[in-house]
Amino acid sequence: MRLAELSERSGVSTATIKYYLREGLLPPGRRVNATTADYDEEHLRRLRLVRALIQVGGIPVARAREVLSHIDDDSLGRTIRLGAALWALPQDPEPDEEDPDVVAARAEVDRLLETLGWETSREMAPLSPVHRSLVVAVAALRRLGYPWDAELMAPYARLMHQVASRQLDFMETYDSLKEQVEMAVASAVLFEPVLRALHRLAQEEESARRYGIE
Amino acid sequence: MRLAELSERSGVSTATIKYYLREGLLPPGRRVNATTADYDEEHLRRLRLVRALIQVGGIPVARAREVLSHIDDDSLGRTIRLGAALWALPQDPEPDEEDPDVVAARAEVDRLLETLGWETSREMAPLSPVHRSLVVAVAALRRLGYPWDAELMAPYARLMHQVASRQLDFMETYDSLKEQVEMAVASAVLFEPVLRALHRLAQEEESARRYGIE
DNA sequence: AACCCTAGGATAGTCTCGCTATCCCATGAA
DNA sequence: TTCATGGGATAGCGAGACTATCCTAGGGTT
Repeated sequence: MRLAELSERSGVSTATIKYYLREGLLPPGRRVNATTADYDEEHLRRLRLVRALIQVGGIPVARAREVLSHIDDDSLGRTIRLGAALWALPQDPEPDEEDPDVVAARAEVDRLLETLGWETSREMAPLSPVHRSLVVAVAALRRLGYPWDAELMAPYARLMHQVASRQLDFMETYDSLKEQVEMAVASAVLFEPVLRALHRLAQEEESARRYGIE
Repeated sequence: MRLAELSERSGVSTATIKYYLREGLLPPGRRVNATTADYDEEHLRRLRLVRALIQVGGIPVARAREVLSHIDDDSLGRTIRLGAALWALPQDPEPDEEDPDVVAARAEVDRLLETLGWETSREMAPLSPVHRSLVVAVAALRRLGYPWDAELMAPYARLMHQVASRQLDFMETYDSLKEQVEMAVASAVLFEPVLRALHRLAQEEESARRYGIE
């Protein structure tokens, strides 16, 4: 199909598609001649993923490019490829290691991983952006005076581990590694809004049950 | 304290504090004379909350103002006040109700609420921005070909209900309604990054366990 | 009492991001 | 031969979150 049709079927304007092509989020079409390129179903699928990452997930274009490049990299093993894609997602600035809240948060996160017995995460801790995000978020809560420590976090971590486990079960129903990695990224980026919304709905629901509408 | 000291103690530049004052995120200080204003600990606390909402939670300034106004509104009951604050958080655009994925997603979300017996949420559904967010996110997943339906979501919803329940237990340890509402908002906005990070960590951990590092 | 230095207010500028609009040229169908 | 159109290049736009500059009126210091 041509650019116009790709635009038509995806609901994304040709100008925007050209922009994504320029930014390397979408591989170029097969050149038919000097003025025409041909796109296939794979392009359409990729375009929908890009839109989902950017619009629903709120991932900046530059991050999205990085994440997608890991999905496409056939040379890596499963865990690494998955990890690489997930590692490319966060965008928190470096925490200030002088800040006592950051120091305390880091200590609690380390204790948490120990409590849970998450050995891989402990080994990866100094490098992992996800780990850093956790430290930053916990530090922010502590700065506001909420005493988040390893004991408080552990039950939540176990619940999220159940969630992750379910998702990996689901991931395994896909055949190709590429589809699996793509599914994992979609989970991380798109499933998180679902979780967040469920969380807020649950909060409203439970609040109404406990205290009524008043 | 004066503006300079508030800036010093919060780590936020005076220019930015002035900006927040202008935008109504921070109540003005007590005017000492024509050129000096006095700020107290409450201002410092509020400033930290504002920074957390904006920097960690990624809430736009305009949303933050709205959310804070609900925290401050003493005239409302607990559930309403809490709900109002949470309702002010999302920022998704209106979904396109013509889109078959949106229609299907809405149907599945409705079935989910029925399955769970979340009566309050069902009643609020047509109005609730949280409900809308859920529909948008589920629609995005379905558009990519992931078959999210009520049966798949229910276990996640129950897990998130457990999370919400724990948080409300914790919220009840605070005395004043204002503190409770502030805690609920902090939970929604700041605890979500924690949950997200835990989720991703768990995904990495479980993936490494199942497939090794390769 | 004179001086100057700074707090605080107002305003306009900056920087990033994610598009979007314009221009242009080469083709290829009529 | 004509001419509409696809595709590339480039510049512009609008929102959002600051940030830098200017200005004025105090108030502490001498």
